[in-house]
Amino acid sequence: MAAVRTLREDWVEEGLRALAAGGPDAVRVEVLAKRLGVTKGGFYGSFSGRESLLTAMLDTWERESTDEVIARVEREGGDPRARIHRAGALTFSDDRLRPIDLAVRDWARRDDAVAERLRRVDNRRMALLRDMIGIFCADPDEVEARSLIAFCVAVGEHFLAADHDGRTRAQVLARALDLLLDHPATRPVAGGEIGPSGVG
Amino acid sequence: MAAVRTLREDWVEEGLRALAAGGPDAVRVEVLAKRLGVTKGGFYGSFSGRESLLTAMLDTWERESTDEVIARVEREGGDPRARIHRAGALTFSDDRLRPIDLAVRDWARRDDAVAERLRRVDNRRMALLRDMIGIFCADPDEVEARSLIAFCVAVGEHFLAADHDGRTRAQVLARALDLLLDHPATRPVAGGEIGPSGVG
DNA sequence: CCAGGTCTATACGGCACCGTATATATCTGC
DNA sequence: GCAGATATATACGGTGCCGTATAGACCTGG
Repeated sequence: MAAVRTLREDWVEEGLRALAAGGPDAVRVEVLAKRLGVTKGGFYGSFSGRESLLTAMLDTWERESTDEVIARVEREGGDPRARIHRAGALTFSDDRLRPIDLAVRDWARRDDAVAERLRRVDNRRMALLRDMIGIFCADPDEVEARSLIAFCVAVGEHFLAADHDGRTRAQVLARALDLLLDHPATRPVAGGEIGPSGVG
Repeated sequence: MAAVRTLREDWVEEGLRALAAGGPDAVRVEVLAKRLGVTKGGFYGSFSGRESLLTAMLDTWERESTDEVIARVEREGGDPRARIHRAGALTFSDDRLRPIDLAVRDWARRDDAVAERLRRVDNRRMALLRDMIGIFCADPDEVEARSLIAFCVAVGEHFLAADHDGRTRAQVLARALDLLLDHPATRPVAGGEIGPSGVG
């Protein structure tokens, strides 16, 4: 029993790839089958239908985006700045997770069930941000504001197409991270150094 | 000649509605026709095909998102903060433009021609932000960073599903706007007041 | 009233996809 | 090797959509 069972994950994985590349409408059973070098014959053995695959894909995404990412960040430790940076990098730089994440965000605008899942994921990420920013920032309202800003930058950056004169996007992001993570109580005046290599 | 010609705009308008609600894949000729209370018979009189409609839709969006918005912001004037607020509100609060804008942003991740249009639009918006933030911030690198952050918040906010404890999203955004627009040179230390009602 | 363009309904061929059915291959434990 | 589960290829009917063709309705200038 439970025999091979290796294929169900393959469909989910290929589905996530399609989602990342073309949104939920691009997740088509026959297309995935062709891409897997297979016909759709066996698909309906693992899934009751297309909707069932989409649900399984979201299950996988939700698990990978919360427990696994958070576990890694917590496990590897480091100072707040390094942890924020790593938490961002784990989803917003990862070539596998990032496009899925962005696709899910757009999807959530049109599907309440997806929005609910995204809410769960985002609440856990915001909790992480609050903890880290709270280390050097006392005012809870300001912690919340900075956390939201940081999150919006990490996400929104990928939905902007603007250029930055002579600068690269990474350079501007590094400076932005500085502004966000240097609390006035720590660095009373303007400037600040150029930080790590960017949010993502 | 040029006789009635009222219909082409109707197709574009209904197409933009479909784009806003379901992304580019939801822009289907026969669906729009039904929604317009018409069959698709006359569609191919105004457009060479579906692609042609999509192009016309993007033309309309690009014009409305740049010239018209910027013209209004420039015309109505006000202090930098008020103008930033209004510029954001004109696209990111408008119930018509906002969902189209967000849909185009996701679309641009998958289509180079759309990305190129978005780049033009975003560059004009960034120029606006730079001008306004530059009024109270001298360091060009910091102006760029703050502009990017503000833009990312305005866009990214709509792609986040997180809650904020007892606060509303608008309250947190108001505080975030405070942090972004209060330059250290102006307000040397922490706090800052709660600003206007939000970015969008 | 007539001739022109313009929008329209209807009908057709084609394609891509979904979900089902059926028969075959492959692996597992016995 | 055999029985049963599992994955597979193939084939079918149905649907939704695209683009084209055709003919009729309507409006406008002469």
